[in-house]
Amino acid sequence: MLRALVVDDDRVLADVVAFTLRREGFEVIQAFDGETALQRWAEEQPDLIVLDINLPRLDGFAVCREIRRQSDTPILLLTVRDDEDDIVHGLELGADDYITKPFSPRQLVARAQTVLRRAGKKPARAVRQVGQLTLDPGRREIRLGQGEPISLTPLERRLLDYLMLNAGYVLTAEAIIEHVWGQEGGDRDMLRQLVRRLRGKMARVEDQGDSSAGDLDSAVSPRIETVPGLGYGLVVDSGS
Amino acid sequence: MLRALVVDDDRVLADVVAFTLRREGFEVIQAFDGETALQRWAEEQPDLIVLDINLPRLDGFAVCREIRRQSDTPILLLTVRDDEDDIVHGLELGADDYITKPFSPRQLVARAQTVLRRAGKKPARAVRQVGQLTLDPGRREIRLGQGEPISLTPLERRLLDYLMLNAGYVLTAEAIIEHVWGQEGGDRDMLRQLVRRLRGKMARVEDQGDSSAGDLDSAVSPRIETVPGLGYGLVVDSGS
DNA sequence: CAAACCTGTGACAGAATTGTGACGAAAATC
DNA sequence: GATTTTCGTCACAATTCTGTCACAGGTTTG
Repeated sequence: MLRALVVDDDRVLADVVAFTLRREGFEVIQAFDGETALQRWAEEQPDLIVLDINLPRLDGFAVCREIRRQSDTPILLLTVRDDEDDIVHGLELGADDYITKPFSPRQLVARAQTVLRRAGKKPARAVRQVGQLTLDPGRREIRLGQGEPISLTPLERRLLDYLMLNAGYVLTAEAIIEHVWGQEGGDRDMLRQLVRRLRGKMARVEDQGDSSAGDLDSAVSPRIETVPGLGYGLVVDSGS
Repeated sequence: MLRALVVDDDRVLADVVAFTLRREGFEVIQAFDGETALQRWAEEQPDLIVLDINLPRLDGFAVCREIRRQSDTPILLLTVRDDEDDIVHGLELGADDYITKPFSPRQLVARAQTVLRRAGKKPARAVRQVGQLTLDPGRREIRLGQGEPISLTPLERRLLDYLMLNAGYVLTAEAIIEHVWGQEGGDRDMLRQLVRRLRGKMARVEDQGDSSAGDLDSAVSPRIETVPGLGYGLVVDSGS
């Protein structure tokens, strides 16, 4: 899992950023001033840094410079609109990109992914794999082994992503619902439908990918298991 | 060790570029005006030239033309976004690729490496090719195989350029919008229209280029695929 | 055993997304 | 200054996605 360090003295904004990134699968670490930021950066070695310019104790530029001196961790600057100087200065110091406040969560995510992709981390291509099942989030499709890929809808992708992330564990319906639909809007009926549809596609993927290699791995196809009264989990039953 | 000549009258920016390239292992030579640039180029015979357009004493175009007259050293142009003319003109004069300011250090490195890699193989400039589809940014037109070229508008060119650069990958609508329109001003409606228009021209190009050579490559024509809920991608489906 | 509950299934319709065509303002071109 | 090109906006059609409902089978509970 990719980890991000969010540095902003405005706690509300920092929380928004953190929430947005977490929803995208990041593990988020926070810092509210420059010195702490450097410290946490050294401790945690995150994959991405979202950095505000105006910071107490040590401003964003200094933080940026110091980090750049030691590593090339991708840095995404938070700046106010219309401050060309800040942007240019920041980029000169080695920041990878910037985003102007106010920004939408979508913009933030897009920037983060762009920066990471350029850095070679390729989160967009960070395929998840469980058994022979592969999920390509950047393309939103699954495939089994070398079989034909089958595309997923946004909700299906989120569900499978979450299940694959916790493969082998059973997740409660509530947890899944909140992860897929967000704070509100979730419903057990909806989850049942979603599981149903995803199962259908996984079965189809299985048919297509299974033909070749009847040797050892062919049977390793994960499936969504129901645990009555609790929720669902992704299991890989090897043969039997 | 590869040597690069960085030409920019903005010393701060020149230093940033130099610093970035040095970190990548280049030996960097600098020049701050056009005449000095030509002189140092003649003396040093660098492997790569990073060239700003606005220069005192002799502008970037003149420098580019002069260098091209004598050699095919890779030239990477520094331009401001939104100045299509500069880009087109520069590429027509023989520059290999361009990068728009402000750019991140990583972008610069990526472009530099691409240009160098290309230079090692063929003398071609910044033509992008996917399947049988060719985009010549210098002329702002596309063609399929040997068919009649069809010209693109600036926005269409940017979109196709971006898609071809990431051929085979699906790009999110946000990422595309940001790349085509910049930080603000993008809109899903606008993107839909742009895709539509580009698709139209690609279809036209297909009609024209398809007539000859019905052998093997005739069917290899990329098309813009839409992934609902995500975005678009350029795919080359080889027959079937 | 029956009732209550949970889960899987299928059909369906509303919502959301995307494709298409037309129009007109703004910009480029002549 | 007139004409053409470019591009954003709107309205609407087609497609895809997703929530709702009803019902069937199975399990637990009283």
